[in-house]
Amino acid sequence: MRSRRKPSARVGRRPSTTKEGLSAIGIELFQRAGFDETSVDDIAEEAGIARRTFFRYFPSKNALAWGDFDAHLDHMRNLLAAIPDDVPLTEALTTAILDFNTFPDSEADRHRARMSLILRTPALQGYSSVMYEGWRRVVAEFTARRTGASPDDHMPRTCGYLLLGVALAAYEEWLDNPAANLRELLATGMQPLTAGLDYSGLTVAPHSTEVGLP
Amino acid sequence: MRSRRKPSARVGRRPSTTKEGLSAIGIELFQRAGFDETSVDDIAEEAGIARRTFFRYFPSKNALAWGDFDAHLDHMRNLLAAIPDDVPLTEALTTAILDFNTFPDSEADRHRARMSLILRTPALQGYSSVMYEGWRRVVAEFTARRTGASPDDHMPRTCGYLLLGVALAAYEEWLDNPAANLRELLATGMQPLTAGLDYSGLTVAPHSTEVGLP
DNA sequence: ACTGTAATGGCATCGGGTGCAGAATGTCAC
DNA sequence: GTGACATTCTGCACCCGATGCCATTACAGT
Repeated sequence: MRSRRKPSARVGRRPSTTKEGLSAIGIELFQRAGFDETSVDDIAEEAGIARRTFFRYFPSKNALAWGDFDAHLDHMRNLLAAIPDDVPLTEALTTAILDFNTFPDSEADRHRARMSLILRTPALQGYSSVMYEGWRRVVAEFTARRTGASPDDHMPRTCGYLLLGVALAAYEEWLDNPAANLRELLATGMQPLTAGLDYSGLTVAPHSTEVGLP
Repeated sequence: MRSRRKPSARVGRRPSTTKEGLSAIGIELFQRAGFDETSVDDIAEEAGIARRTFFRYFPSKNALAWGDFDAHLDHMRNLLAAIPDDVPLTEALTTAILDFNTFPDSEADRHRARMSLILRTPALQGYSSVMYEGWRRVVAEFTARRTGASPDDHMPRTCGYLLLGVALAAYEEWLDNPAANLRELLATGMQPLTAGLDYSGLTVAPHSTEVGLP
């Protein structure tokens, strides 16, 4: 065979839709009629695909609300990786969590709607906890690298949970209070950690000498 | 009618089993065959009741793993309420989270098994996040009372999330490492908060004067 | 037209969860 | 004992989310 597999990466039948398209339709319907009241059949019909096909795009009805979450995780990872090593740990984490949750005003409404759905629908709250695990791991891996520990060690893990807590608390407040500034809420939430993480014994890793403490 | 509603609080058919009994049977089966592999029919059959009856005792298969969670919440609430007002906030929280997770060695194995199930089964992880909400609220209410804020305010909410994070991280480590001491892990996890919560601007409530800072 | 490939779609099936009507089991008054 | 009443259990029909299997459709290259 002489084919270099170049001329066409497009062989075979083409997809009828995309993850993004389906997700948009789903969220739209969820907002109009509610999550529980909207069945997968409704979504599939609205999207013009078969019910069976829906489950080829998303593993579950729940997953629809999160869209392409892996892409977000990569983003967070990149934000952290881009921070110079001489920036103290908590400052780095604060910077990353702020940048990660920064978006143009034009997208504020859509983002708010999506997060409201995710954080306030019981079924989605449950599913989300599985998503958060990936997020916590990104934080844990960064912290571990900084302190010379393993991502599975107690302190990096705790950092993951703590940062997640700060983010979720901020989002709850932001949803309750439309006038609030998300970045300010995040910064405020980080304060107790800023003081604590740097000076507690936790940041002193087994074989590291005062990492991130200029 | 002369009946004082005293002689018998027991009128009508008596229940065939109890929440505790069902929960024990369920956890037993889950451990033997796995959560997903055990159907509600299996549990009902083992308990000698009808499938339909199972759902009268627990709202879902997931709920089985948690048993009587409301009782635990009351316990935590009482622990916090019993702490004198002159104990600093973080010290109070640390004491409560330690006491709450203290149990006789004889129950360590059962407790470990249950928590392993809850924290490692994806379906239960999800359901658990809904349970945690109640737990966070207990913490938030205590914090709010101490600082003169509302439980729905940002800082008490954040405290709820942070304490929950410390607890979950400690439990993960405890499950991974059987030799570890749960109380020590919790204490270690609280350290970054101890330093941070007391001295950050967060603890200064609108109309409180240095609460809990002797 | 033929072939290989990738995606769709229908179908049967399973398991969790609910609403409903009625049977079963208990107490009390007479 | 018998009837009235309360409470729980149970079987049945049904909805919905999810999965495995296999046929079907759409497209690219020869």
